[in-house]
Amino acid sequence: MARVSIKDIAEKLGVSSATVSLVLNEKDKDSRIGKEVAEKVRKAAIEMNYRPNMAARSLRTGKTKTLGLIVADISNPFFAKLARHIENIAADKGYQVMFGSSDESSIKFEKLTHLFIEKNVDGIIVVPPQDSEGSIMELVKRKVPLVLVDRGIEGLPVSSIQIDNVGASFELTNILLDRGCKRIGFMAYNINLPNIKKRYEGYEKALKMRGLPIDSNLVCSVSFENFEENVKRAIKTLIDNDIDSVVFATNRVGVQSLIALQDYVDYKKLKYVSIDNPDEYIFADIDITCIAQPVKELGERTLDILFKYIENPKYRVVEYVTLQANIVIPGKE
Amino acid sequence: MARVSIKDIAEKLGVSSATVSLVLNEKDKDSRIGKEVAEKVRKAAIEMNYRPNMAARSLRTGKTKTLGLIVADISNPFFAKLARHIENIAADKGYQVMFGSSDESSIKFEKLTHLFIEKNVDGIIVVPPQDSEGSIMELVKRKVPLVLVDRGIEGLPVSSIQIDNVGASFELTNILLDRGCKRIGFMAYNINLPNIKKRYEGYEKALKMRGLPIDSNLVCSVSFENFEENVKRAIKTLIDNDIDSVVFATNRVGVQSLIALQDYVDYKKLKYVSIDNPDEYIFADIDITCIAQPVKELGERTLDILFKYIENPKYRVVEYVTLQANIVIPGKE
DNA sequence: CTGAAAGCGCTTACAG
DNA sequence: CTGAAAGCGCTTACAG
Repeated sequence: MARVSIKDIAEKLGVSSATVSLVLNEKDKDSRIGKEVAEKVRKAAIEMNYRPNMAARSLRTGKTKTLGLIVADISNPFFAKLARHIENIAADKGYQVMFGSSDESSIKFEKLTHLFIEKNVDGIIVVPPQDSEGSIMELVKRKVPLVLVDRGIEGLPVSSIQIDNVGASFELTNILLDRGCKRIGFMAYNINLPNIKKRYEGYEKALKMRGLPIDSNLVCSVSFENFEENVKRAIKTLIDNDIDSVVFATNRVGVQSLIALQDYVDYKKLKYVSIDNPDEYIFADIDITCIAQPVKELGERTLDILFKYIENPKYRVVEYVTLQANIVIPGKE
Repeated sequence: MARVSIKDIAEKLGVSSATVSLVLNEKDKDSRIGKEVAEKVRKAAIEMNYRPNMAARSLRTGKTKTLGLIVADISNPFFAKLARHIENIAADKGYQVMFGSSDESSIKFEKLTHLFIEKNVDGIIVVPPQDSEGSIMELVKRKVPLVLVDRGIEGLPVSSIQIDNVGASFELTNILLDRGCKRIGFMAYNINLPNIKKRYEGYEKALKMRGLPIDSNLVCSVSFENFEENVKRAIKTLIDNDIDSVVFATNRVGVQSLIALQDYVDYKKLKYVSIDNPDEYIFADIDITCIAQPVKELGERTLDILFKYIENPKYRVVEYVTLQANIVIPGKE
């Protein structure tokens, strides 16, 4: 038996397909369709195991009840958690999520945005890689509801949600300075990414306020490709330059750095701070203080704004939301 | 300007929409459309920034170029990695992935399958929770291409890919036994899940082969809800029962157990084995040996089979694929 | 070589 | 209170 359509139900019951559609979409109150007819329709739909065909509905209504999500890499626990929260909130509103990973490539990113347009997603959530302004502006021109998360891009008329990146790394760096550290390494990937850049700014600001120089040997910007290798090399540079402490700009950088650091006998004598607090730190047995990103809230605020756009196509207010993030010490609540 | 359609291009160029469609779908070779016309069409499509409307195409062709993926929880790193590999392979074939987390609930699972049917996904990949046989059989009846991953369900006519779960935990348990362990705890969640059940069987088999009794106090089956709490309690039971070693049945169980174990001074004197090797183990500074699941291969084999079904609707061969998994020691390549 | 037309399964004004 | 009909944007036999 082929798939059951509204027409099949209508024919079986001897009513019009309009009636069936109205009942199944619970619009029968308005048009006051007979209670008995409505009941008959509902019963038949269940018996015949009817499932609406969203392709047809979408073609007609222009809505898909689907959101698109582009992260850098869904297998990065930070993004996976974000995706999970977004999934939950979207599901509560009757939406499903389609995801894609950009691997920080603007080419892949653009492809994903095109696919999402073709699949008529009702809104898009995006962690923008470097050089993605063009693709983002295309979405803006097409009036696709859009919110950036984790990284806003200044100057673009697009809403974004992120933590206070400057503040977070400023605070963390100050913790090290207060404890007497003088040679503080900064480990990050691609320092050109808007959020990483801000994290660098916070580090720089803290050093400057104490009148300390920025030693460029202590600032490592590691590319996304050949990540392990590059981290290893960067860590060697830092050790060779006699650091007493390190700022990790992200979870992934932190974990990979610690793996690399295990090759050095005295790495546990250094002091560490990190933006993000992956579970790995709980076990690392090092002196580390973290900023925990409010991932759930990031997801909530993102969808709050996105749904405002989706539900009211005329709504055009652009918000640049900055959330405060909290200091935590891994393993000690 | 509203979205550009094939008709818009056709009108602008003074050709029929059939011609435009044929050219844009590269079916112009067959029908031998004039080279100049084809070129004109292609140029206009680019100029006008045309994007096909997949809802319309899907309605017509019945294909969406979208796959559905249901895992237990996308924020679990094992599933996130699996999702990532599936995303990559699917993208190479021109497919995108829609995901959902079941939280091990058969209700949520069923809802997700219904949504996927409504959205006309071309195929579904599923990590089935307990009591999901009914929903799965509905998919089978609807002839939706379907593959189970991580956990096959015996008796169902559905292809599945998983590691040799019995073998993996048998091997791991033997490692402990060979090293003189006598009181081996088994930490798992829901032992009724097909894969966990097999992991338990491997543990049981190893003990029996040495003539050792199964002490039910040492076998912990922890539910998915209130996970942290339950793990804490289970670990206390194990410690109270004087274990000398533990088998962790999954990454999540392992990590959460180790967090709980940190409350006990001597936990580093125990010996551990685990199915899965999360990064956390690298830092835990304990005696642990793992089975690393070949996640990438799991993804590949899953899609190999799924695409056979998708590409040939008459193909009905059911495969039950078991992959071998390898022993690794975290942090030591 | 190309066009006119049907039809995928819905929703929704419109008519009665 | 309900039905007939149009139309969303495609693809694809069919006709010429």
